[in-house]
Amino acid sequence: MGLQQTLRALSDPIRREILHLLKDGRMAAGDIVTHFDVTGAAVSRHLSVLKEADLIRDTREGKFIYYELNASVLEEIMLWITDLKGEQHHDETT
Amino acid sequence: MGLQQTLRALSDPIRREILHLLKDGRMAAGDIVTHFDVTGAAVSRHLSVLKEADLIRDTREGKFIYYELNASVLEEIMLWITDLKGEQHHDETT
DNA sequence: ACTATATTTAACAATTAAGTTAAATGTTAA
DNA sequence: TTAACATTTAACTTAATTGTTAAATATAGT
Repeated sequence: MGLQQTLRALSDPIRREILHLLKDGRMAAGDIVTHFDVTGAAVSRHLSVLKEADLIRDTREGKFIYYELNASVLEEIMLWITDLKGEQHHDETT
Repeated sequence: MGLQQTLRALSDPIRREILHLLKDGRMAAGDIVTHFDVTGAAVSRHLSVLKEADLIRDTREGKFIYYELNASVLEEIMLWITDLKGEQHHDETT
């Protein structure tokens, strides 16, 4: 896990869109699939990438598997970015 | 350009490390190369990906080409993330 | 046990990405 | 103009990613 996996996961537009869909609540895999032009198998693999990056969590309920967002992982990216933007005052004549 | 290119560019560890190197000032391509275990050609391609994503800018000065960070593009990612984290209060009993 | 539904996993093809070496380009200085 | 240096671009190889279809797994209902 870590930043690497998170950024890789976010670098695909379908996966970002999936996260967007989960923004205001959980959703069953089948429902997610209907929002895209690719097969269920393709979406399923996207979901597994997101899950490995810990960006989503899944819960089985009967026939359905519900996915929900875990946005906390994104904090790491925020930190990385703010760190990068932090020391931009070059020529800091101490 | 846009979020897609930015995230793709960030999804490689060498490219992130390059940005990190440029954090406190510009650096010539050759200097950047010495920090990595890959060939100059490979680094050069990484630099061009970062440049296409507008994450860095280059200036030629004589024999050297200096690269500098352009962190402003990262704002878009910050916005995307905060948007995603924004509406997480599901069950908003209107 | 059989069937239908929901979802994932496997096997494969096509595309993209990342590395290498070698050639090309641009600049400086003799 | 030739040589040396800094860097990129081209050609190619290998590995990773993304998509497809078909098979597998899990659950529920009959």
